[in-house]
Amino acid sequence: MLASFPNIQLGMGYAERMAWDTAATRQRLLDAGARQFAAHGLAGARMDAIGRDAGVNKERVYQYFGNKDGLFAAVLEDRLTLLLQAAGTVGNGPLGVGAYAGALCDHFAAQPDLARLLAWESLESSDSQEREGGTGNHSRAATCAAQSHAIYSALPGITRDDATQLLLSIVALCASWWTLARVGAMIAPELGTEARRSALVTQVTALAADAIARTSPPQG
Amino acid sequence: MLASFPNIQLGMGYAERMAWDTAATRQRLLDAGARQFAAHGLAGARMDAIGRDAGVNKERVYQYFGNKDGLFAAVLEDRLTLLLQAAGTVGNGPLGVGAYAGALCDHFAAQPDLARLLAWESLESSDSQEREGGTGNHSRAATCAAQSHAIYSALPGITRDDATQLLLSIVALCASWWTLARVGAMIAPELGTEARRSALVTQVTALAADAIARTSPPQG
DNA sequence: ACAATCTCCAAACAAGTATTTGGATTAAGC
DNA sequence: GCTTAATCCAAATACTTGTTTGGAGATTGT
Repeated sequence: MLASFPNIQLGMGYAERMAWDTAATRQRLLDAGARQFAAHGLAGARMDAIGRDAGVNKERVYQYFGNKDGLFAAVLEDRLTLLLQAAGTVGNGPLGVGAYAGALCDHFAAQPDLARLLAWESLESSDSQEREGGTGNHSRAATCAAQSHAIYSALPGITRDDATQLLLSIVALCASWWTLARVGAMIAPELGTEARRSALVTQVTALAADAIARTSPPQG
Repeated sequence: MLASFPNIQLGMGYAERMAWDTAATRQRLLDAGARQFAAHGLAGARMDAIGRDAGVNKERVYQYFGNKDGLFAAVLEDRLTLLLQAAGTVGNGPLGVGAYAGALCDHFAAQPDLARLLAWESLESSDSQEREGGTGNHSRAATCAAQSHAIYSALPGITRDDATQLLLSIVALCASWWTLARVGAMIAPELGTEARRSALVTQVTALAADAIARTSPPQG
């Protein structure tokens, strides 16, 4: 019967017409994971609920992502990559980077789940970091490293490592900006939200200029 | 043998000389709970670890606080009350309230555990809120209500409810201020931390002035 | 000194939860 | 068509973890 095929949909192409659409199942799990982890965090989310939310059996998580941590990392990478790409291309020079940060803020505001996800990760990763002793291997850092090419090419003379570090900082700043904006909105609508956004943009612009100056010091 | 009495200490008064010092045990649990909840959150903290951290059996939690949630609420109330009182007295008028917010920021910066605790609570309470349907009964709100008398008496003509709401806002603002300050410190030491602190002080001052104006509108 | 009460802990308990297994159904190769 | 491999689910498993129990030692009152 048809109820056995939750993945099947109308109007699909060749690959999608298969009764077993593994890509769709994987994506369902990523979406459900994003929702559940954003709502309850890594420790609070339940595999049971994730499976139900995705409309598939929870066992699928282990087939596709190994375990709970693996799904969490995959969700974070997926959503963060999407965000960084959705923020658009990075214009040349520090001003371009600043504008990029502003666009990121807007996307954070429009997509509260992602901000929550990063907030959970901030708390939980700094937790596991000291437990493992070594440098935390968050997928946030890995994703920023993978997506730093845009900033790298926007700032002539910058190191690739510095570009990654800058992107990581921008994400952290924008995430906490969103938190502050949300508090402000709770107190009074539009209470300095716009002003704070532009302040963040100028600050990131300065950061970008700083990164260039630090990497390629004025010779002579 | 003496090892059976973890609570015993030297140089104690009458009540403290008892072999069973229930007040000390209770405080040990509060301290351990503050550490563990700040590190791992409500869902991530383990009763086992809390007991070990406190140097007493985990069963004590149930005797003193009912259950895990009860301990969490008690910890939050204890620490937040301590913070609000440690920030000192509130000077008269909006300026006094602004200065009070500045002092709060300093205490947050000096005591990172409390900021983490509030961050966990923000995420986890907004989670349970929608699960229970009703208005979240966080102990944060209750504590602020209990401690709002200082602000209430500093702003002539303000409602008690408005004073509570203002204090709640100040705490939220200071907590997210601390997060932002920490990110800034990670990027570059003292990167605008001072400027951001004074910006928050002026903003809270404006909030306080607003609260007065809202409660007692200019007649005539 | 004796009984009643309180404080505490080690071990047991029960509920919850991540992970695995066995098998049913479907797709692909020959 | 038949075999082989892939996908999926329901139920079982293994383990974690919040909570309770039973009893030992300490205190208080008489």
